[in-house]
Amino acid sequence: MDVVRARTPRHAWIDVGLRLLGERGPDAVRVEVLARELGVTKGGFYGYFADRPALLTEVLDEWERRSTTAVIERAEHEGGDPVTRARRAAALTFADDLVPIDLAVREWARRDDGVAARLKRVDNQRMDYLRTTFRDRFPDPADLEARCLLAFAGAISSSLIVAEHPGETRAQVLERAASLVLGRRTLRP
Amino acid sequence: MDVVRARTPRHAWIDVGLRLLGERGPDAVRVEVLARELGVTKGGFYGYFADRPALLTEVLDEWERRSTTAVIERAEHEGGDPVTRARRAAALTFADDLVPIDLAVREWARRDDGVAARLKRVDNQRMDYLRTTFRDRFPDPADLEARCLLAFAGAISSSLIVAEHPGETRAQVLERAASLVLGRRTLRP
DNA sequence: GCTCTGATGTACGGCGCCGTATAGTCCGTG
DNA sequence: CACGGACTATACGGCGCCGTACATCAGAGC
Repeated sequence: MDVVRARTPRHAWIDVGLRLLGERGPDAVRVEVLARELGVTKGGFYGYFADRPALLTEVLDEWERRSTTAVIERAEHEGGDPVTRARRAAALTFADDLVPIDLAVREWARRDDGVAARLKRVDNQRMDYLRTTFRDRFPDPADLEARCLLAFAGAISSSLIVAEHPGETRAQVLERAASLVLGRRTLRP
Repeated sequence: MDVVRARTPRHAWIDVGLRLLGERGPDAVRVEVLARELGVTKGGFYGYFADRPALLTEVLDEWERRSTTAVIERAEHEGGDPVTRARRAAALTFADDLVPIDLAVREWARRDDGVAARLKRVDNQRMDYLRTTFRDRFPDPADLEARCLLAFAGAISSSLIVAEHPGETRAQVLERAASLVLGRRTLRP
């Protein structure tokens, strides 16, 4: 049978790799470090993975799956109208455990073409989701595109920009920004 | 005298450190790598710097200076009205050579409190500049804050988000986003 | 030209990590 | 209970980097 009898199954290595990637970046995902984190020596590692790059590939696979397939499945599963589902997708996408990994991958992509290609796939899928959601709210395609990019940018940057807002919390500013970008308003010059 | 007779003066190490930081992240700023880049052995390095952390500190000092003092000085130097000067400051801030370093520092700040504190200083200064520039255009403070954050977020994220825009270039989308966020418009619900 | 001084080259020990080889351990199965 | 296969521990050689100690070199000033 395929019953997992291993003390440290394959996915355990990937899970810890994912966590380390988010916390300390790709350079910190090292075999012996993972082993220590798992309370094990690296003995078993090379039974599952050919080498360190092979692990990194699978870590990225898992990130891509969690960021796309898994999110959409869970978002669609509970039903609701499109906006409700998209809202759920956004909440899942920017869940606390995924954001650090997302940022690490984004930085990694700057210097690795393979990672950049993956990120492009994921970002395209996310933008598609945004477009679909707000298409009827903003019928002009160029306007829609700008608003979706701004929404995406705001969501990502809220974890990156560390500036303070005198007299307000970041959440308040973000709420106002969201209604600016996605609120149903008619602009009159 | 203080005449620089050195083949590889102090600032050369810092410059290469800055470049490597932007290209490959803080982990890649290693003494022997810098030496190779400079066509020199690490012999002279330890005459200037106590150790690797000391170099990293000075690299960050230099980044902070270039990102704040130097930008503002150059932006103010050529005069013009406030908006013109702010526009120049933005162009200098997001100059091609500074953006990669900015992104690397932003990622670094996620796992190093000292770096995070520096970044907060820099980001606060940038947001102040934005607020000052657009204060008369958007008199409501909360509205102003949201728009400045969005502008900042858009500028940063344009280097981070790799999604494609069917039928448009990124520049076109950004232009439209900018006029959405900073265009002089009156919102009527 | 000589000397003195600071910059650079060279050599070393140490450390953390990679990937391999090999031996040991556990556990379901017959 | 012995077997076998999967998992794990241990030991090893290699590499790249750190920081130190010391040798060497090149130019400034005499």
